[in-house]
Amino acid sequence: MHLPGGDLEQAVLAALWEARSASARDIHNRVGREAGLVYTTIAKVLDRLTAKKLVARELVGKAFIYKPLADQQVIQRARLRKLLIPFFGSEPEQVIAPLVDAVESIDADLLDELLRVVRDRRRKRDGS
Amino acid sequence: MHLPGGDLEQAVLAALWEARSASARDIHNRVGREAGLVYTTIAKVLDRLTAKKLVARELVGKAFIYKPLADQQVIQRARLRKLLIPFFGSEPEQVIAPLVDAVESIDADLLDELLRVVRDRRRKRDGS
DNA sequence: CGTTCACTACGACGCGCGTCGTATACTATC
DNA sequence: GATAGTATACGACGCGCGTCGTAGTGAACG
Repeated sequence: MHLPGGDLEQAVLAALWEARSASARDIHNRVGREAGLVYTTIAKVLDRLTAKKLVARELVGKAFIYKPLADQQVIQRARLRKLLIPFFGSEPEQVIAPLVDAVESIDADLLDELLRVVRDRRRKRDGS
Repeated sequence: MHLPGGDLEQAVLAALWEARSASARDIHNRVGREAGLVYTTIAKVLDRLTAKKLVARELVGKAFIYKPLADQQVIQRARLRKLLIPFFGSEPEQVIAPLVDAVESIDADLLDELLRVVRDRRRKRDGS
């Protein structure tokens, strides 16, 4: 299974997940314009996502309407896994601290959510 | 500040962090050979890491000895931050679950360490 | 002294992705 | 029907990185 390989593909796919369905122009207005990108850049990215079977499109009137094909949770998990694996090479424990640091630096409130989710997972693991 | 941008650069730098000091051939034996890579590939990566000022080298005899310049914790945190930011776009809470999933899928025991570190960080945050 | 071996220097190629430009088709409007 | 606008198709370029090959340089050893 293909994954979105870059930040822009990621952002475009994320916008599609949020909108559930959108035209190329919609996506450009949502994520492209504020980033200073031209319309065709977004269209090209949607082309590539279509080629990767991550989104599907349907001709409505004269424009295509794009819809995400892959499940957000599944893709995000796979992508995070792929990105994180190289970090856990020699000393896995050594990586957890910087990871939590990074999350905290993005938004300190996420620590609460993180704690909640980890507790939940551990309960599930030990409970079953 | 430059960061290691790819998996091989990351792996080579990690090997240097572990060894504290090594020649190109050492690194090749540690991470290159088992990956089926040729010696010059590792040498080239060390070149690029040197250009990025992430490692320094010193001529000892006829070969260079490489040493990491940047602090592992700092680099790892920055790199993780850079990788994670695109994930926390619209719905940050939505990302924590896949993140924990990914960590768990790499090694379930890491959840314990994760819980420990998060508790520690929260205590620090609320305590101060 | 010539050959062999180990090391470095560096250019080259492919690929993925971001990025844009241009060509082409189609629609609407006067 | 000519023109302007909008949409798609698609080729092209740059850059970072993985990957290798080759040339050059010096040491060691017969």
